[in-house]
Amino acid sequence: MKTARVVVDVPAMQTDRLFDYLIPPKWNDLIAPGMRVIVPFGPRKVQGFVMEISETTEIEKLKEIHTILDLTPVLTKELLDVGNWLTEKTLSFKISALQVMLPAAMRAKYEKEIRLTSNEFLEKLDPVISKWFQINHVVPWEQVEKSNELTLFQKAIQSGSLEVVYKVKDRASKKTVRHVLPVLSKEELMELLKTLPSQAIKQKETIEYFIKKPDSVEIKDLLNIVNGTEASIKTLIKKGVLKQVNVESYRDPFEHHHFEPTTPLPLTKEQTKVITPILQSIEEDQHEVFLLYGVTGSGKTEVYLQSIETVLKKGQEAIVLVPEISLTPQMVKRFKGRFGSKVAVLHSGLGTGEKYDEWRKIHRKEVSVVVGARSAVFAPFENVGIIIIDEEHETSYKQEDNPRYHARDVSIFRGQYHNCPVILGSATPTLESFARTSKDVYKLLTLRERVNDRPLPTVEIVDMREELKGGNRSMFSTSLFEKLNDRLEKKEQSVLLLNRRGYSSFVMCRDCGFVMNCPHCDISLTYHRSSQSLKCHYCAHEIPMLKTCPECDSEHIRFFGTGTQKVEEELTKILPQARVIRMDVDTTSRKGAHERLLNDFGERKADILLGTQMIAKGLDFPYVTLVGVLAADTMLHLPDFRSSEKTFQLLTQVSGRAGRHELLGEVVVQTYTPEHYSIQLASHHDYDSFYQNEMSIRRQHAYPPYYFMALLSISHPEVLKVVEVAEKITSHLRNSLSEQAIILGPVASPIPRINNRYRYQCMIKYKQEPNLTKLLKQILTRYQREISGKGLGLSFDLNPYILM
DNA sequence: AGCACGCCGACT
DNA sequence: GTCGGCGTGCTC
Repeated sequence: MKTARVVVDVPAMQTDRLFDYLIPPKWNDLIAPGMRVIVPFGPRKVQGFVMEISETTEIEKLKEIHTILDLTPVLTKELLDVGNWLTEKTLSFKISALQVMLPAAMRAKYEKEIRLTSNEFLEKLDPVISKWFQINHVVPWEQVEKSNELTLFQKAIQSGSLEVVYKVKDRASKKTVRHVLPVLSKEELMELLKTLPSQAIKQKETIEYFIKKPDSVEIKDLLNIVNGTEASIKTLIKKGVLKQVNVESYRDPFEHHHFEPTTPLPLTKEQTKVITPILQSIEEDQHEVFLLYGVTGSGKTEVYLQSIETVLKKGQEAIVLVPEISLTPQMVKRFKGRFGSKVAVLHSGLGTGEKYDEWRKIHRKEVSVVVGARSAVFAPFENVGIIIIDEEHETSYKQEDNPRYHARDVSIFRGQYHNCPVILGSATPTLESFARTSKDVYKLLTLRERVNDRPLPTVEIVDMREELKGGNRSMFSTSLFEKLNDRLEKKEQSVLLLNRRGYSSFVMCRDCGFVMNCPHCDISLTYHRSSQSLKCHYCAHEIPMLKTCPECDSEHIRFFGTGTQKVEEELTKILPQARVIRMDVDTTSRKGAHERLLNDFGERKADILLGTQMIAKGLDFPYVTLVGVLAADTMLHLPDFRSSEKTFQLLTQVSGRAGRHELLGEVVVQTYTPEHYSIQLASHHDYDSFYQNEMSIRRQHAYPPYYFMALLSISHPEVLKVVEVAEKITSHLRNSLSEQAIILGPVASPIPRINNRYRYQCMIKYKQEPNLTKLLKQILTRYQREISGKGLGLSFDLNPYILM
């Protein structure tokens, strides 16, 4: 008897294994690994993934598979392997590793209902609940739960009058458009034309259309052609002349976009040198990881495009990862312009349905290039010829919840599987990647020159302490103000970056120093101007803005920190004639708002673009000649060993936004710590020195890339319990790991409480611990009971990016 | 995660 | 004597 081994959609430690199910004989030839199924699991039904088909089983009382959800596997053999590997690497549940590879629309939705078993029982029911079933014989469980008659329902269920129904719903909805087509032949239509009453003009026109073109046509288009209304078509359908059919179609997120076709540009000498080994690796089906280190404006994208072209010519497919690409419509334009409809785009700005549609295009091989954010690395191609990660240093490639994977690692895994090259591109590579080139694990390819020989912009560092001493208390230094003014006069554009990370606008009393904290999380509340309220960024707790200080009743309670709104206000004060576009969460939350703002700026409808991090990436506007960084060092002081690296990357990236075309660019960096090496070296565009400097610091403090890291987080509603468990685990680790491993902690997390749960953490730095995953799994098993029952939280992040 | 089963305290 | 609390263990 054929059985299927299934991973069920129950993310818990005890169910994190395969369950065997009988395959009903009618599906014997249909079923295959990688398909989604619905299976009975205990009293309910759940979604699951078929991992293997087997002829044998050790289980005696097998249940049958209830439904097959797919006709072709949604996960290829390779992706199932990727899933297993992810499970192992990130210590996540199998089900989570599988689900993360598919668009959200394919995840099941569960519904529980109470149903009247049969009409005859309606009278037997207690009158209190029988009225529930008078009209509808089915009632959603949520309503039952809310009612106060739970016991009555229970009794009715026991007696058999009512039953519990478990439903598994696919939320994937395929968009359909309505088409009509003629049922009659051409001759019959012509005959009909004669018999129509003379006032039925629209019907006549419609029939004439079909005589000329007897194919199915979208109703919307037909109405446009005959300039009619649906009424005429409805009558024709009623008369049996036409037939309506619903045709499956794709939602097209780029429906109203036109992409100018582009052709390959001639490569510079340097670009040619760089692309040669890549092409060779493609031709020879050799897996290799290349680090393409190229200064901003050195033409990395053209190298990508031409490499992809070679891959497509070979009949293979390409995956391109870009950071959060809704932010860089310009990037999409370049790919769509070169490869047209062969490109699918997967980015966070798309709705669930749109993502599902793009995914299906990939799955059906209707496209051969996918451009997308992190999760696009799981594109279900089967003949991948190249994987490209642009802006390799971006932290958004690391997923921060389970499974905590890094897209770079997945890319390399898939690259090995497909024997194809993986390209990591960046102007500021991570130290990890750059270090690997010196060990020859990755091949280094360098682009030192900018394409049109534009010099890199000059960078001026302004010491804001001096400005303050000189009596300038505004957030604009004299120099920046003068330069902004100068650009206004010259009708050139400026970009202002407010680095807000680690710089929230908290509320403080100026008289007693009281800071308003979240009552559930030990973190200050953030002021939101639009809603006049204070919000917690961790648990969404919200209170109205305070009028007086709760401690001392003073009215001098104000928010501190600088928001983009505040900068905008001050900007309009000092430069009233300037037209400013502000880009932050508030102005870009609406769909498409981001792109519209950028378009406006590109069309020079504004002089100054003011924004947060989101404007640092990939923007390319010819008239931008000035970039101002308002506070360069705000993230330098975060409790994160990568803060210098992040600062250097950010400054280098924004500097690259100025003077990309004919006009020369200039950058002003305002800071309170001008002497810091990451600011100094970024201002000289000196990555190499930064690398050397930072590496020696990393070595001194035993940080990556010299050591691997693992972060264990322990949380519980009671402090004492957290401390107890944290200490036990830490000492267990100290006893079990090798002498070389450095185990720090346990200490309270930088945010010691979130949602009324106290948080402790323990950090492991290690070089080689082959037993680490095994050990961590043991720890999980040991505390399993307390995790599922007693509110204990344990999470492990191997190679963490956020240390809070 | 859900859900059933089962073993002890406060009620008709 | 029963209803119902939630601890324990299972789901192919």
